[in-house]
Amino acid sequence: MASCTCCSQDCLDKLCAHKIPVFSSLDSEQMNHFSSLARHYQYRKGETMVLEGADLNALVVLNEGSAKAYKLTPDGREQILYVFSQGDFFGERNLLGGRTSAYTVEALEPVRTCTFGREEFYDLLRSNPDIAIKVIEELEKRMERMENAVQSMGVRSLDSRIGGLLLDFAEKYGDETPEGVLIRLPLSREGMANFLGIARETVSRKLSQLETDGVLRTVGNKAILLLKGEELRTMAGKIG
Amino acid sequence: MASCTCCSQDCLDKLCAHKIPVFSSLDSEQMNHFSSLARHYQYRKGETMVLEGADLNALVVLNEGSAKAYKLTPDGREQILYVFSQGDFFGERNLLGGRTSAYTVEALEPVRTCTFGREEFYDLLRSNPDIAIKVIEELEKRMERMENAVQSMGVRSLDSRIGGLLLDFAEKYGDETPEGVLIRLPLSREGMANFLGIARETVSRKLSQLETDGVLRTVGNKAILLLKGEELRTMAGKIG
DNA sequence: CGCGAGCTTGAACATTATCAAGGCAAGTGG
DNA sequence: CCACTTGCCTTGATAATGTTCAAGCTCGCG
Repeated sequence: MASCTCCSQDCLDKLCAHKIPVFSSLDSEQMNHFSSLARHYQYRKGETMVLEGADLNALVVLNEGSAKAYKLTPDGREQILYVFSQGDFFGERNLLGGRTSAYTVEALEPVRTCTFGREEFYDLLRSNPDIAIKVIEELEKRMERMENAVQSMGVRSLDSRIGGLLLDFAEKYGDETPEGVLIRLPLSREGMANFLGIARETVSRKLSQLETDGVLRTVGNKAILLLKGEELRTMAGKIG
Repeated sequence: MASCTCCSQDCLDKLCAHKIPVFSSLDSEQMNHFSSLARHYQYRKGETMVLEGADLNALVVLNEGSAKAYKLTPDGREQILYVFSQGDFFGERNLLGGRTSAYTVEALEPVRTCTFGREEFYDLLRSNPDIAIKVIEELEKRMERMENAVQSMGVRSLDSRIGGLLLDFAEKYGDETPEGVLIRLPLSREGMANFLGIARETVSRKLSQLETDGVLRTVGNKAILLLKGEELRTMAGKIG
């Protein structure tokens, strides 16, 4: 591994463990020790990080960039399950259950990761019982998000589902501006369609309609300026 | 609590902990001790066991009967997330995360439960580190099922989704017979519709069509005889 | 500046929801 | 034991909604 010419890479390395809330109960020394065990990788946009069904045997933490996790549906589409970004992790299932990856993970932009092997992770869990509880709590959070996803996929009205997605994105990838919230979209139209389980064209149409209604303004293809968040919230929440 | 006139209630009590795979690493003495801490409840069909948003503060194990867990969607429908039956449990999220219940749980038939309070559960986790790992593994399993649910809700073809549901039921509630697999349906047509996120009438129509095609035979409203499981599997898996 | 991927839009088509009417079955009370 | 009633299920017709196929456009990249 090349030595770094500036601090940045070094800092990133150190941050590996810091970035995961699950490890927050470690003291500084433990954190540094654990971080030093990490291995580092990077991926180009579009590169596959893990393949559905593959053995993974590592806890993978996203240090930089974002990635989508998806399963292939029987009819050949890709159903996106998660959009991971900085600080998110995956692979714990494979470490603990010993099963293979349930989904493919693909970089949406250049990605840097830190990974921890099974041994390191197990040792950590055994020596720090609190971590196990933290992991459970984190999983429960994720589970709850998943339950919400199922709930919203069960909603008949697509408007409501698209609204919900945009609001989620606004929260995670939005910046306040004088005009409204500027959402830097992590997914293309096709990506959003594959997240929602609908056709690409339908996403286009719905967004056009929302723009006509003055709820938002598209800024190129990779950003959306949310003008009337409240209206979206109403649409996503109340109206069917 | 009334003393029991026969062994059955007593046996059920003892089984509380035995029935949860998560506790399988306990030795017999620990198991009995833990079981003795349980409190027992029973519910009539249709009775609400927990309300979405309520404080629960207990791990609830189904000892007998079945129940559905659902969230209300913004448009007023109920989206069923889980069908719990004997041996399944819920409420751990509330114990560990301290948050309120994410869903309503309602008995589908007469139900008996054992519940464990926060203190007992915490003590158990602390004194048996293995249990924590088992809990994590169990959650991961559940998570994977949830991911599959999202995947299948993303599938456009309803035939495939209904097929998938019937196959799941066949596995969990089916008995082999000379003619085929007899599925004792835990849910009404409306229940299945609320599970799949579609209209009640559509479930009827699809089932009728499958009966016409000779894939299955309805046996009253509460059972289905699966004649050509293979055909269903093909429909659910390959064809869009 | 030009090319190509990804996006938008249109029109025809397929599917499902919705509304409405009728049927079957289980449980109730005479 | 039978008629009644109630709840759930089925079936039909119609309308709404999304998909698909096809064409043209735009953005963003080299």
